[in-house]
Amino acid sequence: MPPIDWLDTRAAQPDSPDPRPARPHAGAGAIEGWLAQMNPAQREAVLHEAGPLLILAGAGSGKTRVITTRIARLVLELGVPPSAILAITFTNKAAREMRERVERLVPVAGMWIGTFHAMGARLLRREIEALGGPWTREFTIWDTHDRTTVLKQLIRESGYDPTHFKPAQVGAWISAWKNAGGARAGAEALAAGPRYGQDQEVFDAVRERYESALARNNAVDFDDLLLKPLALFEAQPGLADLYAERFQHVLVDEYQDTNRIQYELVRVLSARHRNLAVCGDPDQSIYAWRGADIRNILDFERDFGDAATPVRVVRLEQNYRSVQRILDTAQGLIQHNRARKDKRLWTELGTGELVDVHECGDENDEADTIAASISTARDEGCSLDEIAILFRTNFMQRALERGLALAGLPYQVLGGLEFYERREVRDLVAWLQLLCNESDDLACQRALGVPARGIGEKSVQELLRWASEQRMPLSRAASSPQARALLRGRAKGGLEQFSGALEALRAVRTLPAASAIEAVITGIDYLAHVAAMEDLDQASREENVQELVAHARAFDRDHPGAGLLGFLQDVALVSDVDGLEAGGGSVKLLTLHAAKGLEFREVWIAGLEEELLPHARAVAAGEEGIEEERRLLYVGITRAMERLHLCWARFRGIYGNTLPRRPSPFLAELPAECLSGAPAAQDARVVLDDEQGGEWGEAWDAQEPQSLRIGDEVEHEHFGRGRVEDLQGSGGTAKARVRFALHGSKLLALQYAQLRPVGGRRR
DNA sequence: ATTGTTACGGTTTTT
DNA sequence: CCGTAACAAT
Repeated sequence: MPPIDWLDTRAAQPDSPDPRPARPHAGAGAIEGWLAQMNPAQREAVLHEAGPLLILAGAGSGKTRVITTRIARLVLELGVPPSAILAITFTNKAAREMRERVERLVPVAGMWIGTFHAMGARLLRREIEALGGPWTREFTIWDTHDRTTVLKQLIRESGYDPTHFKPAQVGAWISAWKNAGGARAGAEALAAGPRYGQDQEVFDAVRERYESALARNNAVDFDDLLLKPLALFEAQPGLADLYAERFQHVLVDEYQDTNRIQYELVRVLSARHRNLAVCGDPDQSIYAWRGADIRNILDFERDFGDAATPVRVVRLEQNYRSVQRILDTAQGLIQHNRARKDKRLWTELGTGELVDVHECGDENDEADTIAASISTARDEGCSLDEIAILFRTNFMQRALERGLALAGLPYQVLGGLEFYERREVRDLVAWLQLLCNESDDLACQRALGVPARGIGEKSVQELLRWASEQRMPLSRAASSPQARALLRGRAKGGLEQFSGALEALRAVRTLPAASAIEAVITGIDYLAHVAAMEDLDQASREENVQELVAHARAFDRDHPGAGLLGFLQDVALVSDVDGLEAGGGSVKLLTLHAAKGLEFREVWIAGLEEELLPHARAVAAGEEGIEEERRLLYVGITRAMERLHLCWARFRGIYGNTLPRRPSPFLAELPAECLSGAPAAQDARVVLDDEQGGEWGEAWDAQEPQSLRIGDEVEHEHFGRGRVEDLQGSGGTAKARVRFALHGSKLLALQYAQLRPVGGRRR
C-alpha cells in the first residue's frame, strides 16, 4: 500500500495535467516588494524568525496576508523546506484559501495546510496502526449524523428508550466527555466531564457501547480525529518527537477558537523547535459553546514563553476592509463586553455612509425589504457577489430565500451541510465507505437497502445477530452461505444479489474517486433506483448524483494519488461544498458563524431581535453567553466593507405562530451617530431604560378581549385589514387568529398586537 | 416490504 | 410550520 499522503501531492495548478509543473515563483527578492506594502506591525509579524509569536489581529487587519507572506518568507529567505511547515486553520474554506494564496508565492508541495480535523485524519491514516488498537488505515470517519444513527441503535440495545434519551443529545454529551479528557485518563478525568445526575449511569453504559462500536467498525468520530493523535503522542513519545522534529514552524489561525485538545496538540507539535505562531482575535471568539477556550489565547504568553524565549506579541490594528463608520459601529458594540482587552481599529478608507436600521413588519417583509434594496443596488451596477445576508439561526434562511426568489435575485447558501445530507449522496457514500472498510456495519446496513432488495429490518437484524455471534463484520456475514440460510424468500435472493455486487465492486477501492463512484452507480444500477423513487423530483436527485461525480472528479484532479479513501475523508470533513460550485453573480446567504473570515461590500444582518440575537439560550447561559453573542454580532458587522444594513421585525413566525418581537438590546448599544433609521434604536433604548413603561408600555396595555368578536373587521399597523377568525385565552394571554388580505392568517397575542376595530365598533 | 398515514417535536451556532 | 419517525395497511 502506497503511503497515504495526498495533501502533499496536490497539484500546484488545477488545470495542469502535470501534478508538479515547474511554476515560476517569486524569487527571494520579491519579499522586499511585499514588505514595502505592509505596515510596521505586519512587517514585524512576517519578519519574526524564531520563538513563539502571538499575532493579535483585529478584523480585516490583513491577517491572512501576513500569515501567507510569513510562510513564503520562511521558505524563500530562511530556507525552511515546505514539508517542515504546518499551518492549521479553523475551517476548510480558510484552509483552501490559505493554500491558494501561499501557492501563488512559493511551492507548497509537502506543506501541511488544513484544519485540525484534517490534520488529525491525515496523521491517523499514517499512524493509527501504531496505536495498537483494532483500527487500520482504512478506517471510516463517522460524522455527527452517523454518530446519532449508531447511538440510536445502541440506546435501544441497552434497553433504554431513544425517545427519552435522545441520541443526538447523548452524542453531544459523549463528545463533551471525550473532550474533557474522559477517554484519556481514569476516574480523575471522569469526574472532570459534565455530569448528568441520575442519567449518568445510562450515559456511561451507552458511551462504553459506543466506543466499542467504533472499534469494531474500524471507525473514528470527529473527536477521535484529535484525541487519537494526542493519545498516540502520549503513548509513543518517540513518534511525537518525530513530528515535532519535522515541523520547524507551526502556524495556527483563529487561535481564539481552539479547545483544550487542540491546544495540547499544538503544544506537542511545536515542542521541539518552539517556532509557534498563532493568530487570533479574542473579540471574534464565537465557539465557546463547542469547547473553545478563550484562555488559550489570553494565556498564550504565559504558556509558551519563558525567560530565554519570550513571546513576541504583535498587534494588527489597522483595518484594510471597512470604512470608519462600520468600525465605529463595531467598536461601540464590543466595548460593552467586560471581559475584554481593549483594542481600537482604524482605517484609511474614509468615513462611509451611515448604517441603515430597518424596522420590518414580519420575516417576509424583512426578506422583501432586503430583496427590494438589493434589486435596486443591482440595477445601479452593484455585483450580487459582493452582497451577503447574515442571520443567527438556520430557520431564518427560508423566509430570506423566498424573498430573494420572489424578487428574481439569484442567491447561494453558504456553509449549509445540505449536499452531503441528501439521501442519494449518503447512499453512494455508504457503498464507497463499505468498499474501503468492510468492517463498517453502519455503511453496510445502509448499502443493503440500496437499491431495495427485499432485505428489510428484520432480515438485517437477523444477519447482525449472526454476524456478532461469529464475530465478523456484517458485510462478510452477508457473503456467507450460512447466513444466507437464515433468510428465506425475497430476502434470500436479495442478499445473494447484494453480496454479488459487493464482490464485483471490491476492486474499486484502488480506483480514483470519480471512477469508483461511477463503477458503483453502474454496479448497483443506482440510476434506475433513483428513477424508481418518485417521491421528490428525481431530476434533482439525478443532479445530485451527477454533482457528486463532479466533486469526485475535481478532487481527483486536485489530489492525484489520493484515491477513493482520500475523497471519502474529504467528504467527511468538508461540509461546505460552495468552493466547488460556480458561485458567480449571486447573493450569499449564511449564518453569522459561517461568515467569520469573509468580507462583502454590502452586508445585511437580519433578525436583530431580543431572543434571537442575543439568542435566548445564550442569554440563559448568563453574562458570558451574552458576551459571546455580542462578539457574534461584532463578527457580522465587521464583515462589511462599505455598507451595512441591520434589520428587525415587529413580528416573526416561529413554530407557525406569529409572535411580537422587540428589537435587540444590541441595537441600543450601537453609537447613534452611526445609524440612520434611528427609531429602532430608540425603541431598543426604551426597552432597556424602562422595562415596563414609556410609550411602549402604553402601547402594550392589554386590550379587552371582549372588545373583539369573531368576524370583526380589524386593522393592524403592519398587516393592514383582516377579519377575526378565532379568539382564544383571556387577559394577558388572549390571542386572536386574524386572516389578513395580504398576509394570510396569523395568530396574534392581543397583549402586543395593536388591533384597531374597523367599522364603527369602539373599545 | 413497501407505501401511506398520522403524531410529534424541534431550532443556535460546526469540524 | 415543517420534517421526521413511528405506526398501520396491503
